[in-house]
Amino acid sequence: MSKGVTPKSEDYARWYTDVITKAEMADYGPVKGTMVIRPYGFSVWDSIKDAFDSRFKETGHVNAYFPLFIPKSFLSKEADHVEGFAKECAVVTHSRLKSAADGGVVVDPESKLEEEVIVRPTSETVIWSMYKKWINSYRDLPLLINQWANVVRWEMRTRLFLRTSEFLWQEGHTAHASEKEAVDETLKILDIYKEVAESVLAIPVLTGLKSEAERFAGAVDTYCIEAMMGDKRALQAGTSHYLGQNFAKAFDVKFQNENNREELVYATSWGVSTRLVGALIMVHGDDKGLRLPPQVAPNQVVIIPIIKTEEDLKTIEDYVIPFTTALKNSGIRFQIDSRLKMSPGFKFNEWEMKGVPIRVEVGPRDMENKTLFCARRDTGEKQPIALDDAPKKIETMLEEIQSNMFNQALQFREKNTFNINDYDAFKTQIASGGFIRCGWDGDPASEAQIKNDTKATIRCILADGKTKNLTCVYSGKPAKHEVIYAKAY
RNA sequence: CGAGGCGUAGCGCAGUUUGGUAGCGCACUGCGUUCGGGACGCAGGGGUCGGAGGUUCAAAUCCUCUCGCCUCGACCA
Repeated sequence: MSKGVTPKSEDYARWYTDVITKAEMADYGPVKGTMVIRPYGFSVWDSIKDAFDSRFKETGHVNAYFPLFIPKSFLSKEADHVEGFAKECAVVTHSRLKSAADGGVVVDPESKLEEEVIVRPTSETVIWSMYKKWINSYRDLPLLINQWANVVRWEMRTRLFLRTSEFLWQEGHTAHASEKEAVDETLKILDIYKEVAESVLAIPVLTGLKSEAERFAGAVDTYCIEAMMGDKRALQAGTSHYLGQNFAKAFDVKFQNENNREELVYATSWGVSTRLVGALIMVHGDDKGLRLPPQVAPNQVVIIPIIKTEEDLKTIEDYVIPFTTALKNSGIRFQIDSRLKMSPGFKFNEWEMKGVPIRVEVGPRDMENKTLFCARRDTGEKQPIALDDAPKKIETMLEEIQSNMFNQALQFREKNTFNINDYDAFKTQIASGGFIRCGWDGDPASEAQIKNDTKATIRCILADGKTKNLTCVYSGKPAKHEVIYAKAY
């Protein structure tokens, strides 16, 4: 293994996989397209998960678990839904293997299943088949269920965290008595997504509606949070769907309202996935490796003793006890890297690769001066701090790093977002990347033509878009929406 | 499925043209010296050269077949 990572500027895709493997976030699984999330990466995912989970619970949602296997027939109940997922489903056709003549194993043809089952690519269908049993009256509504699970989508092209055959996510599935309530729910979740992305992951996101072409298969409206990655491409970081009565119709889920009349249930579904870990890497990482926002960093502080012998280590450990005790009391996650065989320089580089927000060096010089030597991962700034103030300073610094990383990402996005209303200028700009904010006449044909010409798609129809005096960048007709166009992952 | 490329130690590669004891760097193990930005020395361990068949005194190297992977397209987002 070579020392550093491929520079971002040289080959962004290689930089990305280098960072992931060298920071020990993840590794390739034995089956093509699969990924092993290693402990360090999983710890980041755990933090992300906790941030969402607590907010879901605060807003009245409960967790449950639905089966991995779905009857094949379920997928055909909603026409758009099948269209969207049928081509990437893993199908279980047999239940047994048997020994083969060559010493290996083969599928036992006698174990062929009567009814084949699919491995869930998403759970709307199983969940709605159950909701049919559980919902009878308006008193059973709203039903606000979330599940944390794995799903399988048999993609041809995969990339660690961004698109893998199997991934982890949360999927919320709610049922409501009225359209308004369901739409409100859809937007409430969108808000949570934005809040967590920005305040926890330090990733600025745009929110808005998807165009029909980009909409979730089976949804009436798909809302999204959309982020700009370090190569100026867009990544859909989360989606919240208003499903209308589509799934209620498909699974015949009706309730009796207060007037004793039967009505179809209104639905939402929403999800974020381990893809967010990929976003975190691409938004914040640099040529030294990962940069993790303090809120999701497995270690917020790493302490590196500068030592010659095992006795030196003991002395330093004693010296930092007041400091580490204070960190512990304020709930700051830290680690003392006391490995004797590695040189300090090696450790500096390793922890920088792993994105630890603050490195604290402690050596003889510090003990003499009653200081600690402190280095920030986000800015590279280094300074000695007095041992007595250290815990407070560190706490403040972590907050600064968190907001600084958000601001850096925001500035990057702003700098690479362009208001354009001329199609030639559009094409030139798209070729060199970035987000383009422009008018759209609302015609799927103009969207399709732009995609064909440039590979750019509408990332979102801006919720706060202004269409006054705005014309469609393609047709020149009056714009129906203000949208963001970009090339996406 | 189309076009190109690659399979040799955990990883990255050389060796194949012209057949002759399977190598290098990193990683790993042990000992010693180092330690405030990727330390160094010495000594080690690890391979049926993707697989099968053939040619030959002799095959990583030549021939035939086969399997797998990667990149670009197609597909997907």
